[in-house]
Amino acid sequence: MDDNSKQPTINDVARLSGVSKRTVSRVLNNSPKVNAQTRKTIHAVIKELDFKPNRHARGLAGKKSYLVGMIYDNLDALFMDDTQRGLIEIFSKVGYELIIHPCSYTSETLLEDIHDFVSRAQVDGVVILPPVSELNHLTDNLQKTGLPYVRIASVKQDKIENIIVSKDRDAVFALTQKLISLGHSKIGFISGPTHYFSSQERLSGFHEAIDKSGHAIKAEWITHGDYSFDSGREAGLKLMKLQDRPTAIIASNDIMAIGAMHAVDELGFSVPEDVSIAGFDDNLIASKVLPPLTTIRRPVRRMAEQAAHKLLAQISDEKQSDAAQETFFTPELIIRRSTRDIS
Amino acid sequence: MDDNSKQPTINDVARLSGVSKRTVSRVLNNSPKVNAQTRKTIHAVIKELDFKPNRHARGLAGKKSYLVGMIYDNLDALFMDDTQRGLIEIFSKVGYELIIHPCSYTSETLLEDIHDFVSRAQVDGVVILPPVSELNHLTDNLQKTGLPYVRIASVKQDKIENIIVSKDRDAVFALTQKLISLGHSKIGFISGPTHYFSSQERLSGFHEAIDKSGHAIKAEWITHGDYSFDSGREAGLKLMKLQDRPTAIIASNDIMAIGAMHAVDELGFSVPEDVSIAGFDDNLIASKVLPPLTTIRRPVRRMAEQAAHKLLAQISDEKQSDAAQETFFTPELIIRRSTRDIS
DNA sequence: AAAACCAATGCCATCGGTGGCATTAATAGG
DNA sequence: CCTATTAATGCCACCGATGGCATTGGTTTT
Repeated sequence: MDDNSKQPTINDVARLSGVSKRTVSRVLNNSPKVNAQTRKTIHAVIKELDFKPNRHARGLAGKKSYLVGMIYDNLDALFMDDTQRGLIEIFSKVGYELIIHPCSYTSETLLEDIHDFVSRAQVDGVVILPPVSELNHLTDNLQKTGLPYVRIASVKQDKIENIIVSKDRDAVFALTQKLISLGHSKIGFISGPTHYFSSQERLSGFHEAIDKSGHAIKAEWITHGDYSFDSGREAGLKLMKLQDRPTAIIASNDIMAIGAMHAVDELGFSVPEDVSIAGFDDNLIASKVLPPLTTIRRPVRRMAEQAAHKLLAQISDEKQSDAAQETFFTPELIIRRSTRDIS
Repeated sequence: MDDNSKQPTINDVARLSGVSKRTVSRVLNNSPKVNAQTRKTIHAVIKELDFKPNRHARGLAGKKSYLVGMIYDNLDALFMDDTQRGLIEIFSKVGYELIIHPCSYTSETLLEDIHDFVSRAQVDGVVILPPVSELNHLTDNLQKTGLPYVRIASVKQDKIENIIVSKDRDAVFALTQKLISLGHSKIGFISGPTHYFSSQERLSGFHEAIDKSGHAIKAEWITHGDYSFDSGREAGLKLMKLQDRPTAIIASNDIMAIGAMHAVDELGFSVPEDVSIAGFDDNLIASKVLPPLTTIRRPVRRMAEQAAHKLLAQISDEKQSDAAQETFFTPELIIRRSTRDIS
């Protein structure tokens, strides 16, 4: 009834190819020391039998498990999804599988939790997403165990082979300059949690642009939220109730920006007539709110693919130098109708 | 420098416990034939050494890989994310890891693609998300190979141990009845792709409620989209431009509902004054649009956890009957301000 | 008291690959 | 023509668990 023929093994391939299994193994691992003709024959037999090397046997005998982990505490399901797809795109091509490990950034047992994960799952390496990727004591720990890793972050704080960085600061700098060029000089900012580097970077970009422009910013225009809708709304209320209120507001993520839009609406003002609003992420929602939100989009997919390449480069000794190793990625400005020219 | 002590093996545990490794193996696999005292000692040593059985060795010697797959083509990152977390919550407790496999529902090579995945990754079973879960030829295929699977779907079309169903039809039925009770008799519907069971089910629920109410529905009030924002907008435009237009519109998902809201806005009408609108999913966006969207929420997390239990029940011979096996889940009505009473 | 049984445990082969080293064949050097 | 060198390949141990069967010691049956 069922597929009565078991999965073919390397022995089957060897027999049918008329060589020893050691030679087949060499072919599987792209060892250079195999005759071209032999290699061809073996490849043909492999295809013929639809032979797939047994992952467990390889893992046992060799050192690799052909499994990689993705560690995240996603605040943003879309970012996570895009990243997953980007990683898998690359990994699956070379026979690696992705094991995901959600965790809690704020958990006290995070380190043990992750350590547990890597030793249980026996992954060959891990890709770490923000904000977990910002935890230096985590990566110090990984380094001690010698586990290859790549972190995706918003600031370079590690060796080049271990990091992919999104230049959030530059992006917010550009966005702020853009608003200034539209005639805004009183710009408010809704920052994210202060302990996230990403938040700090975004805020720095804002400050830099303001400083460079020579405009003065009131302390009360800088507020803090926690990346949630409600915190954005509250910050928005606070800003719009000020005596001397800003003509534009930049939020550190889209969700807070939309919260602020709601606040504006509640107070009887409207966007962008009374105040321009911009966010960060280009969340699915951003283009669907009214008015559509001006925001910043990171090349998430490409970043993930590059992260995969970097991790593979660490894992396999073979050079795959073909993929030019990019490290820095500059997000793109997406101008929509939530911001307007008031000059 | 590095952790010079290798990972402990079963032999280390055996030696320190003063037993053979076969006995340790028995403890690891919860074999009943072990003296309570011996078991206790071994557990202590395992803990002491922080011993983790080598997944590859187990996979090679035994039949299980302790790896499960999740197959999806997510239309909805949030649904996917919630499901992932629900699955991992359960699987990680019993030492299983989750490998994800995104794929394209419409791909011609989907079957091969998935077959390839399971044989390469050597998973012990898979959980399949909609709409891929609706493909009967896929599951027929899996059944032939004997691979355990659980599908998450919106209609029961498989053996009870292989399926988790969300009663979308009942939910839309209830939503429609609710609108009728609010005085709506002219209700429009924006359906999803007709080849998805979920779409069909939702539309059926609508029809059933209408039929039961005795109201008549014009054919032109039933439109079709493809779950995208734009298709929702277009359907909305079409409905609102009708001579005899509906006073309420139900969309088969939130994204289309929000598209329809935009259409209403574009035509100078407003929600819910001129027309009530409801969606399906309780997408993150649903509560953040203006006005907040009335919608339907599936217990995604619980469904996923139950799917994990069902899969484990198939994989391991041991009964884990403790988890009462639920199969049917009824979504919840979330009434917000996008719908109003016109009676 | 011998036979039969059972619980608890041990011994050793085995799973399907890879690694190290030996071997063979072919080519180059003297 | 014989030896050194290199390319291609084979042999066999080994990775760390589990499975089948054997063994041990103690208890029950007859």
